[in-house]
Order: sequence, then structure tokens, then C-alpha cells
Amino acid sequence: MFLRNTGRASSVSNYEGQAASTGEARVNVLRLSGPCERWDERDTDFIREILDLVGDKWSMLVIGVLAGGDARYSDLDTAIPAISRRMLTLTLKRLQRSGLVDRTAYAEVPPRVEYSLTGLGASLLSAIGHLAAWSAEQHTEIRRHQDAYDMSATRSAYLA
Amino acid sequence: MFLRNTGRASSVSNYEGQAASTGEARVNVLRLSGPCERWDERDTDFIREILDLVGDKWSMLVIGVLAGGDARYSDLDTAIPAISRRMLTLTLKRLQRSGLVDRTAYAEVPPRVEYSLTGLGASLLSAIGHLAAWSAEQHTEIRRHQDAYDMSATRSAYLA
DNA sequence: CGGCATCCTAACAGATACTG
DNA sequence: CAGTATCTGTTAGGATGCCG
Repeated sequence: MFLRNTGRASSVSNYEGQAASTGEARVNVLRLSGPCERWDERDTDFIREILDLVGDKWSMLVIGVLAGGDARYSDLDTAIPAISRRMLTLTLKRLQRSGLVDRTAYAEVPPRVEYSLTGLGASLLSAIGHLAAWSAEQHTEIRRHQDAYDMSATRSAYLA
Repeated sequence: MFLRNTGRASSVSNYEGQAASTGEARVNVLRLSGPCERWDERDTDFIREILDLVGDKWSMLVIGVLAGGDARYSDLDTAIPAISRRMLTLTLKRLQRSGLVDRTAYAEVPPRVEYSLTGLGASLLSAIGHLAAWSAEQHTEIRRHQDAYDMSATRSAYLA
């Protein structure tokens, strides 16, 4: 559907990636066990949209908390201690705008507001889960590369 | 492994998300067909790391191009017209530092430099693919929500 | 060709004070 | 409690010029 095959081979095919280990064909998901593939301009746009949606500093974390069930504003604030109230508000508004999160305000004193994942928001969890799984599997390896790179030779200050 | 179950139910379970449609159990990937789950602090860190790694404006796009086979600096520059040379360089360096991308310089005149995905980098394609697939499936729905939200009532200028 | 260095700007994000 | 408004610092990122 959105990842088309090209003839150009690279070093990809001999690596046992995650997709290869599923052993199960999914129509619209890139599989690494076969020859090399690349994405076209549409995929670029899709990636862009996802990044715009949840590629910021807090969105995925908020979604992660809401995955555990509805939460009040203050619940989220304490569940994500590092976030400022400003950023929490902004993040919630954006998620709400895109239909990933529902906001329910109860007219009480003191006021109570519950946030919850919508079905749409919940459907994102799976995709995020794959990313988290990849990170969990590879982060030691990644750290190793980074350390090795940082150790090797003095490099320019161009890279912060 | 990293997504633990909580008793609190939400509106998640009746939505046919992506995970549910795979029909195949994966040990470490969140499945939405069951009761609601949430992530612990470790997952938060994993998400953080992924975002730090490829959550920026260009990394995923560069990876996408390299998925199509090795490419020279100028190939990447033309394949991603919107990117500035500065950002391309910075992005490649960071990907290289984390071991996702390999750089091979040939001592010729004029100089030639080839970039390629490492096995590690290629293994990310699958996870990204899930995100892209989600975006492809849902982006119309998302747009619809956004439009509706933007239409409804005048809201404060707090949200840009 | 494949970069690096410099300048500059705008968006992002934290702290704080205030409000319905 | 659940925000909003404002002020301010920090960083991401674009434009441009130079250099091996």
C-alpha cells in the first residue's frame, strides 16, 4: 500500500528486525525480511502528520497515562511531574482538538474535569507500543554506539 | 514486559484498534483487545529516548530515504527538498552517532560520501511503519476532528 | 562535492502570578 | 481545582558564506 519496493539492495536484509520476527504478514506494514523497500512522498506526509500530532515533548506521555484510565487534570500533573501546567494544558488541548482525547467537565464546586482517551487515541497505543518495544530492545545497543562515538577522536563543536 | 494491566476500565475496549486486527499475540506489544493497560515509568523513558532519537523534524524522513538504498549527501538533499544543508548534516551526524546510519567516505576527487542504514537503523523501519500505517488509516478522521474543533465557538488565544 | 561556521529568527517551553 | 495570561530564557532550525 504505501511502501514500495525498489531494486537497490543495501545491508538491510540480513538483520533480524522486529517485523521479521513476527512471522505474520500484515498488508500495510513494512517487512524487513524481504528485499529493501522505501517510502514514497505520501509516507513522508504521514510521518509528518504523526510527528506534528504526537512528536512533541509531552503528547505521548499524556496518552500513556490516559491509557491507564480516565484521569483528572491534577492526576496528570502528578503522574508527569516534570511537566508544567502550561504545557499540560496546551498538550491536552491539542490532543483534544485532534480527537485523541475527550474532556468532560463536571459543574461542581470545586470543579472536576476528567480526561480520557477516545477510541481514536487508544488506537494509537498499539503503534506507540511498537516504538517503545523497539526502544526497549535496542536502547543498550544505541547507548553503546553513542558512547563509542563520543569517545572517538575530538570532533568539531558543530554537533552539540 | 512493559505494559502492565490496571483494573480501571475506560472506553478503550470496544474500539477495533490496530493491535486487535493483527490477531497475533506479540509478547511485548500492547494489545487493545483486552482490558485497559497503561505504561509504567520505564516505558516513559523508552518513549523519551525514541523521541530524542528520531522525534525531530527530519530524522524519520532521512531514514525513509535511506530505506530505499544507500544515498549520497546530495541525493538526500534532493530527495528531501525542504531540508537545509545544515539540518541534513546535523541529522545525519546524530543518526550516525546512535548507530542508525553508516557513513562511508571515498577518497576521490571530487569527494564522494555514501550514507546507508545500519541493521539497527533498518530495524526501526518496522516500528515507524506501524506509525505511518496508523496515520494513513486515521488521518482523514483526525482532520475531521480538527476542523470541527476549529469551527466550534471562539476559543481563547491561549491555544495557538 | 560535502561539508563546517556564523548569524539570526521564531517556535518551544519554564516560572510565576492571577482567576472563575 | 483547573485552568489563563504574561514574561522570559532556551533551543530548533533557516540563510548564507567559506573551505578542503
